[in-house]
Amino acid sequence: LPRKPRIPKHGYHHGDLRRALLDAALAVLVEDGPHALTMREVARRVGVTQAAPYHHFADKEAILAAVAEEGFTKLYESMIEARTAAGTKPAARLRAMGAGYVRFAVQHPAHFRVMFVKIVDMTQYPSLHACADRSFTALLEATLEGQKAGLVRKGDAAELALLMWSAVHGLATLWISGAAVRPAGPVLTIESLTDAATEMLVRGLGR
Amino acid sequence: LPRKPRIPKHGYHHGDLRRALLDAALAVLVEDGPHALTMREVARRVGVTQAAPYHHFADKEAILAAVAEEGFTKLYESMIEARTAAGTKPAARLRAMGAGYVRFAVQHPAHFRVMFVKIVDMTQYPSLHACADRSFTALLEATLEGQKAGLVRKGDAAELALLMWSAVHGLATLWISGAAVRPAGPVLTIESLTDAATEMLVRGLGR
DNA sequence: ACCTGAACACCGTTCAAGT
DNA sequence: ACCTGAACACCGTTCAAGT
Repeated sequence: LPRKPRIPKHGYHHGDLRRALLDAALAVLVEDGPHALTMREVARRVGVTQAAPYHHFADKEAILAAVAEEGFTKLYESMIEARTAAGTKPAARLRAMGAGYVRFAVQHPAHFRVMFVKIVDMTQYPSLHACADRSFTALLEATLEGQKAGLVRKGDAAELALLMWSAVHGLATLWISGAAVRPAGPVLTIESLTDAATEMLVRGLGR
Repeated sequence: LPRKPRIPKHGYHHGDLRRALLDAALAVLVEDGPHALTMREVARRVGVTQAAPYHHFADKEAILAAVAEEGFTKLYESMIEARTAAGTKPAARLRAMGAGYVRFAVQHPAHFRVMFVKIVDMTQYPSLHACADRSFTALLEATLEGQKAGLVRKGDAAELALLMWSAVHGLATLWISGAAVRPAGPVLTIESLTDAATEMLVRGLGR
């Protein structure tokens, strides 16, 4: 395969190479998949030498961690946005957050996969860990809100929130992996599955 | 790093190189993680040239698919074993299958990860697809059994089974990724979480 | 039929040198 | 301060040649 021509040499003097590298990395993931993400390809897309990225990221995993971090921020926003749109009823708010989680994964599968599969050890990246934590905390808040409203049963809120997280995370993961597509029977849509999953949660975690 | 000495040259004439390659691949995954799994390392462990594996597997993904296939068989066995041990009550059987799923993942995380993250497109490997399908079918059977017993509500059994799969899959995934380990609050164990998750399922999918 | 030896293109990473 | 050019060790894969 012929190598694509790139940006003219020495023509790259915008001030934010780091930003450009992150955008290019995500573009590779979206367009060509995770196996195509190499440091050299990212550098190529931006028009710099293969060594240049190492002035902004320690190694390949570090750039993945940075992409993942932006993904967690978007995931958080997706959940909060859904909650806001859901109004004031606790059950609707709880269900909306779960739906927001699944919606983010389905709309941004490449981003979602980086967040949960490509990072070996999240504790190595404190700011990534903090971003992921913020999303979980949002689920925790929703659970506490549900408990206060008498919607969700008593018990360790962290455990209940983790059950909610598990259910929507599992659905999102199976769906975007294609494993959830059943050949026989009526066609399942992610929308109806999300509805059913959040309903199951409210019933299953209820008093 | 010095290269480890290997089996003496030309000393490898057992009849099943394919089997040896699969065992070595799993050993690498368990001992050193997915990033360490290379064709050359697998060949090195078995004591053959780097080209030898290509007489038994088309490419690197094919060997991963074969390892994943064996994993799905073990997953299936773990669920069936748990169901058998649970006796005859539908609720107990349903919960046991979910617990068997999580138990397999927790006891064999390397195997579990190959099954669900390393395979790009499962439809490329029909026998792998069939093995994965068998596990899902087992969950489907449990759901149908639950419906017959009046335990599980009416509705598309495939959808309900997928919700069950999602919940246990999400829990297993989050747990082995380490994301589920919360710093604050009481310590969560996978056993208590599995109990809570399967209880939530029975309640949430109940009539 | 199955394996070796050598090769090719590619990648992650480093580092002295340039501006 | 930031990037280049060149290098090193490594990997996936192929293929003619050996037994």
